[in-house]
Amino acid sequence: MIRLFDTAAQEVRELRPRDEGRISIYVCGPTVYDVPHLGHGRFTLVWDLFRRWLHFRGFDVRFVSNITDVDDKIIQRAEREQVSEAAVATKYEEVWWDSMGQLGVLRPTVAPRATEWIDTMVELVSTLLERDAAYVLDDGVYFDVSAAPDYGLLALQPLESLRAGARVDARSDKRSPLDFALWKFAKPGEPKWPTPFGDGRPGWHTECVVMSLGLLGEGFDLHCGGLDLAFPHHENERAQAVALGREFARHWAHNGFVMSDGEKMSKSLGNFTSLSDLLERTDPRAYRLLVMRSHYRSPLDVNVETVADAERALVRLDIFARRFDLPTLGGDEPVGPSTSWSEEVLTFVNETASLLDDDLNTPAALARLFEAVARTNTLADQGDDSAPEWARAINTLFGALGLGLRGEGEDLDDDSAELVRRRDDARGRRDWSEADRLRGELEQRGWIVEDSSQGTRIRRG
RNA sequence: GGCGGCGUGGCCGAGUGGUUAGGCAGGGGCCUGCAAAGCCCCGUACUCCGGUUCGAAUCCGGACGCCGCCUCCA
Repeated sequence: MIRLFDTAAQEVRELRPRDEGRISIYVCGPTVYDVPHLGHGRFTLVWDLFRRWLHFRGFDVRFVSNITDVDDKIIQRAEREQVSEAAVATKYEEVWWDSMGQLGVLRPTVAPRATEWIDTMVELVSTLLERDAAYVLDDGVYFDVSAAPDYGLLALQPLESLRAGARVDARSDKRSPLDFALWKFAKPGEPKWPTPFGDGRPGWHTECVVMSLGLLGEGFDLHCGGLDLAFPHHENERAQAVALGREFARHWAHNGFVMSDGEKMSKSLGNFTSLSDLLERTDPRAYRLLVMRSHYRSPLDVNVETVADAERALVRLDIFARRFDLPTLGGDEPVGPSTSWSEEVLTFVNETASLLDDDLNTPAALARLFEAVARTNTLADQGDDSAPEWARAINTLFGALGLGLRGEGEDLDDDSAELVRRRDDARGRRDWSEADRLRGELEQRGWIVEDSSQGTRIRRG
């Protein structure tokens, strides 16, 4: 049984799939107007972890995540750079997938672009107009939030206080300050699609409704995103579905923010670090490990110290993988459960799994895994035959979470290999000063030298 | 102003009414020709003030501090 905090219910609830054994997930993807920042990295890692975990637990997961390729910010950027909107969108979508690849985030089952769904959006707006759930003003079509009786479900506060807090809008002719644009009429030079109610482009909240319902069907299982999307974005998506009498997401889940010096990292605050900057100077797996070390709903401080901390922990895991010659798992292929574990190992796997089943408690699961690493090293030191099986189980769980441990040795050049050979030779003769001198030479070349029962082993420092 | 969340050892970060979280860093030890790696031990933490309780870091109330949402935002 998988349990997950549901934003609408404000409690951890069992995830009850619409269809037995299958889980459909929609995650709001990026607007491709700029490079992704650490916050994008976190939400994609969090939901990738969850997706992989569901797969490991035997679910058939259909995972849809969109690309918003038509938006005010794309238009602004295109104007500023004197290029087409499509050029901006294409460029940053490429950057996006490149970063996702480096992070080891699985490709969505389907990754729809908003511009591919314009017709369906136009139909939706037309229907809302017919039902009087929407109305036309001179700059666009607006949704009337009173058409969604339980509007405010995800805002987690009374409608009245939302109205009171709503920004004073230039459009005082909206029926309610909470009403939002479904369709924006094009100004000269802006991208536009023809419709009966006026040429223009969709509002942001409309695309996700039609794409989620279109690709996952009514009553799909889970809608995810960053916490800042809960209101108004997800609220507004839901309102449209409700007004149409269509069943929307059964569960809502939101991840916490990435913080920078105690403040939310965001484009508008200008305090963001781009994902590429991090990936250039760090093993991408360190970010995944860092994300796993805090609960997905908590704020996460990503800075040089916390990243370095994660990198050091990762070194230890890689050394462990090398000791047991473990294969690297969890790349493009999600990991499934193994069937042949001893009772003892199976108990450990099940206990760790139950922590992940319960609201994706990755920090607690990691604690169990690190304990098991120490235990397995001890078993191996004692020459216990069960150590390799433990090591494989640990590797499988890390792989299931998309963290591939690297057990394979690094490529070493011929000269270094020769130094290793000569050092083993010297050690065989108990010529310690020569052995130490050769170790020094290897260290000069940036290797960390370790002795093992198989002789000299070296790894990159 | 309205609403919500958080405050854990040097740092990060789970958890729970009574029993070791874990990682990183630091100290000591074992092992090792010396190192490295590994293993073991250690600091005995829970913002403050009251209250409930045999017992609270964990429940309740208050104070202080921090953060978020209410506005584009992952």
